[in-house]
Amino acid sequence: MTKDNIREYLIAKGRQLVVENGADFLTARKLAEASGCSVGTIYNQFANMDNFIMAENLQTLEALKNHLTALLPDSNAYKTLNRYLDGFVRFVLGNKNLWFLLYNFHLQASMRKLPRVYLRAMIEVIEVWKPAFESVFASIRPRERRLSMQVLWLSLFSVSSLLTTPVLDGMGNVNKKTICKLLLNAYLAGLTALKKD
Amino acid sequence: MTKDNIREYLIAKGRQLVVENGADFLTARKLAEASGCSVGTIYNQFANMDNFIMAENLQTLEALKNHLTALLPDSNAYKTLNRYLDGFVRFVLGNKNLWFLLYNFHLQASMRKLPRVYLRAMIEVIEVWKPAFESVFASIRPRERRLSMQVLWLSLFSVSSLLTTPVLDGMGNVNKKTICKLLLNAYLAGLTALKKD
DNA sequence: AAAAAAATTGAACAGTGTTCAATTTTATTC
DNA sequence: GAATAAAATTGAACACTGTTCAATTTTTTT
Repeated sequence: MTKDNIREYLIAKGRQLVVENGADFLTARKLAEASGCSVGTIYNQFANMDNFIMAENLQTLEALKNHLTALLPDSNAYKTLNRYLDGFVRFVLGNKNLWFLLYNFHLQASMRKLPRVYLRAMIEVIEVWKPAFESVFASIRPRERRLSMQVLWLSLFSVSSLLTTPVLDGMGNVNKKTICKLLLNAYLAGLTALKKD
Repeated sequence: MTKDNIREYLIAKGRQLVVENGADFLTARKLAEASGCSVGTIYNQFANMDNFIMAENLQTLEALKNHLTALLPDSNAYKTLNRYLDGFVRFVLGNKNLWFLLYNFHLQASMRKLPRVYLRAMIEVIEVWKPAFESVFASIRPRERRLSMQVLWLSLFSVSSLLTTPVLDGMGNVNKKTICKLLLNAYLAGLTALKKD
């Protein structure tokens, strides 16, 4: 832990804490102890814990983007979208605690404005889906297509918050991936059907 | 505040605090002060603050159910569903702080099991939609119809969490009701289209 | 009026995030 | 290399959480 990469070190340690012990475990003191420094050092690197969590989330978003980008597009754009969905659900379920940290932050930061760099990272994740989506709905007007795309992402993003909790357990044996698959394909089929009218 | 309705009184005061000052404002001490009692009294009525918040949410769910039940079904089941959607979005946007308290609780209660009475209240909200939904998709097998219905509710419910925050502000001028309307109708149209195959 | 039961209190405990004067470490200058 | 200046680190302290529980007050019963 040399001084020029304390930030990276803290973020890595923080990620480890979240992955191993859950998002609640990420507190200033526990992070300090795990990192072998004092709370003051953390506050020297980050204005506050919210900023730290944002830095953590930025890495999570980057990881998700890379995870999606690595998937090969199919010749069929529909299949490509399903592949992205698959990758997305896999990522969320495989990184439950980190994703909970991220979504929870979005909800908690209710009154504040999120900084540009953060919104940018979100957008970049959506951009991965964009070509395939545009290919499927090439005939729709750009304005509507943009909205349709946003709604698709928002619904998958928000539903993903439920995937990290046992809220769904109260609704019988619902398979989490099945939920997302149905949501995606019904939505896509619906857009296709609606545009013909 | 007589002793047999302290619970109701506390819940009412708590709701007032949340409505006027946001969900964060609801703490044991502030609730005690606003109610003219000590923290101990609150803990005499509720095992912990989580249970208090649950009692608060139960009332919110009941209010939502009543709000939806009061809406008149249209002869066209599609229109009925859109009417429910309208009522739902109106309720969420008109009770942002209370809805935030509710959704946030669902997310925070990640590891615990929610009690039956609470799940029941959730289910009763969904039940309102059920007849109209079944009317539209009478030809689908019950098993699939049940899943389709669940996914519809889950997506609307989860998207509603975003309606209580400014997360959407980063995505340009997206109208919140438009998002939900598109989501509902594309989804419904999609189910209709898919069942024909 | 006395005794028993029940409800209320609020100081105290273990946690949060956050601050900042004092200390230690590092870099610079002579 | 020693003395000085700058920068980074520390951790006790502050204000806030949820929660507990012995002591007090109130209510009910006898």
